[in-house]
Amino acid sequence: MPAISRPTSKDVAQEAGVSQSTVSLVLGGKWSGRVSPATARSVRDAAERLGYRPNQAARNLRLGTTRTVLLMVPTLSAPFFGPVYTGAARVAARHGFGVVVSTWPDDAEGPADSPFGSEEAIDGILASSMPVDVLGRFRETPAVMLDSGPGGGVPTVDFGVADGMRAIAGHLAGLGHRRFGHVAAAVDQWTFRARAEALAAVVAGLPGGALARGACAIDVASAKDAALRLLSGPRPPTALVCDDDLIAAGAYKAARALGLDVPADLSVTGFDDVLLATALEPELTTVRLPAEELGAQGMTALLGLLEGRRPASRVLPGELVVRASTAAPRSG
Amino acid sequence: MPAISRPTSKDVAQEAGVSQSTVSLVLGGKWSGRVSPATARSVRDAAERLGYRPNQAARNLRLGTTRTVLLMVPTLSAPFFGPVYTGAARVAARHGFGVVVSTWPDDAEGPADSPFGSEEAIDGILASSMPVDVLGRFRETPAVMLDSGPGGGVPTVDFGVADGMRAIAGHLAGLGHRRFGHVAAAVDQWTFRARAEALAAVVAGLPGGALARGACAIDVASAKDAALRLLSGPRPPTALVCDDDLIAAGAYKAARALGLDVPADLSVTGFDDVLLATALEPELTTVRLPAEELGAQGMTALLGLLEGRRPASRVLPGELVVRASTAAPRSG
DNA sequence: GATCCCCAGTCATACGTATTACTCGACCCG
DNA sequence: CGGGTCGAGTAATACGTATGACTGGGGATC
Repeated sequence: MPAISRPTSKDVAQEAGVSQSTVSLVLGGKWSGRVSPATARSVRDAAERLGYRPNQAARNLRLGTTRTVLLMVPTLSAPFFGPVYTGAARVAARHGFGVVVSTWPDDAEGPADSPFGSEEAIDGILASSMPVDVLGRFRETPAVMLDSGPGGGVPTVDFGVADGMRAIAGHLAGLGHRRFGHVAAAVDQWTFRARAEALAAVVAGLPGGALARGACAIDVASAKDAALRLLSGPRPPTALVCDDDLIAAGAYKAARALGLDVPADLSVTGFDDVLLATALEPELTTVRLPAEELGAQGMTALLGLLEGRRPASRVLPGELVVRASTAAPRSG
Repeated sequence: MPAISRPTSKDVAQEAGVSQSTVSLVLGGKWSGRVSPATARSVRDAAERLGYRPNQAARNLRLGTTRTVLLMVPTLSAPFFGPVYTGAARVAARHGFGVVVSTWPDDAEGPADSPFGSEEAIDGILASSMPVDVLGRFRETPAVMLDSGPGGGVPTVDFGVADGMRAIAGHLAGLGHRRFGHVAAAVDQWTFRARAEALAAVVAGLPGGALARGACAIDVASAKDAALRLLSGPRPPTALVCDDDLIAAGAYKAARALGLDVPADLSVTGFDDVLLATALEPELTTVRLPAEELGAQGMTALLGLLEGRRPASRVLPGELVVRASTAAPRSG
């Protein structure tokens, strides 16, 4: 029970000795030629004095818009999505929009479980790293998909993960590697399928190329197990290509457990370039994905969509970052 | 220009052949003894058929509540705050509340820069890791502070960081360490002041105890520099106590640069127990802070506050997690 | 001096919902 | 058979804002 209720535009009107309409005109900035500068000033003073803040609910109702956008991500606990939010929020704020986050893990059934139920006050949706079909339930709402691959009709912003993976594979091949192990994230997302396909294509085109695949969850322990399996065969790979920086950390642990030195005995690569990549020792060769830029570009596209434009889908290139975890294989 | 407008309760009323009031009564669940079951069913059917969703803005205006809470954190790019959000959102969803995130870095001047300007549609504020005085501007709004120390009158939920730090210091002292280096986060937050004071108190009470302090930003490179400075003195510390797991990663790098083995030549401890702690080699001895629980407890308190209760402030204990980065000092 | 126009505002209304106060018919009871 | 009661639903209203339609008065124009 909030005993104290905030002042309304009517209160401001009374304080300034004008009508509510005038207050609304002045504070809305639409008063050029309709209200005298003196009156405008006195209205603004009154508003200031009372600490007036327009009631958003009333404004939304009147305008039929909420100036709020929903950002849907699988989770905020993974280090990757924080920057996506940051980039999106920055662009949104510049246009007077707010951002609501909703996490929607793969295993949840739908909006009923998420805060989405109470979040219908939304102008558009920015969905990151989602299966395309989740948007089927929101056809009514303008949407842009991020990091989700070609979308069925909706504008998208994606990373050039295939190019990134080709860069990694090329880098390793150039160092002389031929036997690759792919420590692959067992997650049904477009980005991981694209990475796997690109790697397979490069290795297939390589004379004497061999590729083994070990699947794991995106956590250190699971990745370590998968890497151990890959490394314990008869002719083990000389390079482990990991789908993710965190997975690469697991590969490091596997190498250490087997007494292998990185990179002398085994090259390891990651993907994404999160903080972890430079915290590891040796520092990780990986592909930097501009996560913050993804959020920013996605929000730009969505705001364009809300204004009736039809934004073009975009692809943001990743950048190969060579650090200390890759070297020529020992046996030439 | 959304050409298609969503159906309203009036449309549902027409479809079902009743009045708008009846629709509202039925869908609001307040119809026991006021509407016949048959009519109620037909209303629900009509709503289903039209895909009716109540307009949140209108509802908010009418009820004077938004069922939305603002979570204010310094940044989402740090791995720590994702789980805080997750915990808060889980509890909120269970009560039909949504959560809006606003990042408010130390260096921003105020709400004008943040999405906050357009986010006045808020019932309460959950502010994490903030200087207490930022809430001065929102006295009107019910608030709970997280991880911010004793708050001036507002309910708080904090970690027992002092106890946590005492556990770390006690653990190291028990191993025989006497000369400590504190790699301290140069961030003006309550939690870091509390950590520093607790460590200093323990060392001061230790016969022959010595404590050197090196300040750094919360990133690997800066932490490495600070650790190097601490280790290059005449009688260097045998244990580095770091304010943060990420800082500990910097300490690892410093140790490696100097040819010191962790933990044989140098013990290192972290704080928080984020993912990184187990990704490092050797795995890090640290204090686990239940971040998700912080968000959950904070939200519980805030929702209580909104219902007129006066929730008690709480302290969540941290837990010492001993891993492989600490051992007895070499020179006994 | 009458007409027109424009400046500076105000009036009235609509947005979609929740809820209070009311109506109307049927049934029950004496 | 009349009055009371109850069940089932409706009419009316308020929440606070933004805006198109309107008004009144003071020049300017001829």
